[in-house]
Amino acid sequence: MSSAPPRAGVRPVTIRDVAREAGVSVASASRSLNGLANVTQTTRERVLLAASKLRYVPHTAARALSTRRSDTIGVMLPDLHGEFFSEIIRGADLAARALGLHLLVSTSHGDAAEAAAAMRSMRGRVDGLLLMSPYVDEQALAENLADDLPTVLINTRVEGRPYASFFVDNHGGALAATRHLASLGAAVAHIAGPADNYDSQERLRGYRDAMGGAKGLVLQGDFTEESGWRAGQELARMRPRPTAVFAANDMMAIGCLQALEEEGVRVPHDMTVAGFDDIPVARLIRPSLTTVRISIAELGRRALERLAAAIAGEKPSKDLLEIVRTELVVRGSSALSVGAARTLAERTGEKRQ
Amino acid sequence: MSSAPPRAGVRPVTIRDVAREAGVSVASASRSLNGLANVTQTTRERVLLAASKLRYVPHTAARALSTRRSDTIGVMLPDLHGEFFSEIIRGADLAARALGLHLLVSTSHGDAAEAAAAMRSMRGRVDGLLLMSPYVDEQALAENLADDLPTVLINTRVEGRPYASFFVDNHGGALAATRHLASLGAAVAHIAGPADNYDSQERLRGYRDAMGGAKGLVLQGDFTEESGWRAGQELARMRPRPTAVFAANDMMAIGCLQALEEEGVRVPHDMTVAGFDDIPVARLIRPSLTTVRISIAELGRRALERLAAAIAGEKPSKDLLEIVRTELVVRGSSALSVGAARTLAERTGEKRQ
DNA sequence: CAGCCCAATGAAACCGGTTACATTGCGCAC
DNA sequence: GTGCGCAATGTAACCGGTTTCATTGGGCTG
Repeated sequence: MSSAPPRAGVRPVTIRDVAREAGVSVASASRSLNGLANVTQTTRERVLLAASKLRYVPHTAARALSTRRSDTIGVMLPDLHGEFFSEIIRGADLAARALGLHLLVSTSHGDAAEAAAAMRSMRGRVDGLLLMSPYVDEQALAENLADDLPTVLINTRVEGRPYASFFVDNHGGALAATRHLASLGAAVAHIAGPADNYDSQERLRGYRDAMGGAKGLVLQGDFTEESGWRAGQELARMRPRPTAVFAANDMMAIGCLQALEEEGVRVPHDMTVAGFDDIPVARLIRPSLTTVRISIAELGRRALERLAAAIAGEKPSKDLLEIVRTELVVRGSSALSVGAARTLAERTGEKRQ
Repeated sequence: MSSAPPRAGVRPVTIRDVAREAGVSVASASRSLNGLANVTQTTRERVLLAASKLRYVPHTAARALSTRRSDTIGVMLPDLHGEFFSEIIRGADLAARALGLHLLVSTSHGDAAEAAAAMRSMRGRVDGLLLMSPYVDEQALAENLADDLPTVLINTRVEGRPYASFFVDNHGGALAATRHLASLGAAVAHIAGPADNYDSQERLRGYRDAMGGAKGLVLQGDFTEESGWRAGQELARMRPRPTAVFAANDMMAIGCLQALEEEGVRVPHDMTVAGFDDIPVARLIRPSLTTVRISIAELGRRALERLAAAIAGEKPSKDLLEIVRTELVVRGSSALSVGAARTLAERTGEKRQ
């Protein structure tokens, strides 16, 4: 039993130090620490004792190098702004910690080239990739997907090799929302999102399909509150004025509501309004917003679990493509009868700050 | 010039493959790829050509092992729920990508033991740690802070060795908010956050100091909307009723507003309300919420930059402790005169979904 | 008691980079 | 023409784990 002091901070403690302290070989030390079967109880105990005595912590990079596993998942999002993306991360984190995995987050704010560089720099750093990039112009980065890196896509179209993908049922949700508004009265207008965004396109398609023969009216927006406000201004001044509007996301619907209020158009009396996403704000504003709910955190969780299964080598039992269902949530902005009482159940959640 | 095909997917391309392809040694290949000075222009070009031809991507774990640098920052938060934490991450990510660093996010949901394990598992994975844990019972994890790992704390008290820390000026903000409400009328009550939370304690202290001699009235909350709602119910039924209430965070203020509305107490006419944090929802609800603004994303950014400097070995020029200033934002919930017109400037921001 | 089998153990190779140190070779001064 | 200095290059050690494969030794059978 050596009596060499730990000398913390001078030289990091390695597995060889532990082995020496325990009086065994590094192989036995490694086996003991990793819980492999072929070591005696006594050996294991001595190694564990030595490890805790020296405050040994394995060096992750070294382990990753020899095992070719990092126990880390890369999460690549277009942005971190807004409630949508933070919810995705939250769901993914939930699943990751349950599986003992770490999360490396990365954004592809800039151009496709930057995104490609970010993806390349993930080699050897992550075991798999969760990728979301609804903008078509970023799709080029698919070429940089290493073909040996398990990947799961969220709302991202990639031509060529089929990846496991999760798609929100944008079309179905938009269909339901538009039909709901149409069933209450008549002329439904639409505030669309960016033209080069896949989600936008699908929601627009759902709107068009719900309108059937009717022509409809589409105003161009860009998913920002301000663009919704401008659309609201425009709508308020039209003659004849549409009696309902379906916005391609909640932030635009909120901007629109504000413009309508400013212009003296009463909601839901003069015009009904619906959005898409059901971000937490939707139920807090007045009138509360009718919208299409996506369980975003659950989407993140499911996608990560699917990825973990792929990494473990499981063949996907289900289809490669999974559709995430949506749900219409009717609230004050389209409730012509009741005042849409907010239930206590809705009030829970959102903790801290 | 060898003509061996890349054979992608079979065996990953290593730097030795690149060296062989370029007809140089691995040392020269490494030097060329890392932009070191001591290589000829021709050598560098041949290596770069070979690398792109073979689609070579360096293995991060291997590099990390030999350089003892991972170019990754660990970010440890108590939770990912809510706008506060997602904003911290956004700010940190902004700074990180500017510095070419990656972000490994981790939460310490559970008990201190779990948090400690999470921290240990970061050895060899990150170059530094951004740590936030306002709950005192998690403070025990400070013992698990590796003493060779650069660390920056956010709103976290740690006894013993002094770490670089960022503290939000909770006391000053609470003082300003309470004084503002008091200046409008009189009796200000307070809805406090969790008793074991450092932020709560400081905001309570600010409230008490603003009240000076006056006794005040403190209701216990836990930072959730629901606890704010319960406090609002209680307040509405008091005789005599306080004429103002300062909640320790925005979510509780929002719950309180809801309860007051239900009970027929008009805001700001019968009672004025203020919160803390200025989360994005605060300006969207009606009446819009008077609150104390913290630039959360900026806090994340500054903390990360400070950490990066510490990793680079820079001695902290300033104090180890930095105070993050707050700003009182007066809105409809305490505006007795004007209707608090929302400016267009306030409407920008929040993009996508 | 000899022989065999199998579990436990240890020595050393390996993962894929970086880098200290030795070596080569070129240009220039004398 | 020879010797010197220095830049470019190559060889091999190293980072800290895991894992293959050889070796040891104890328990059991015949």
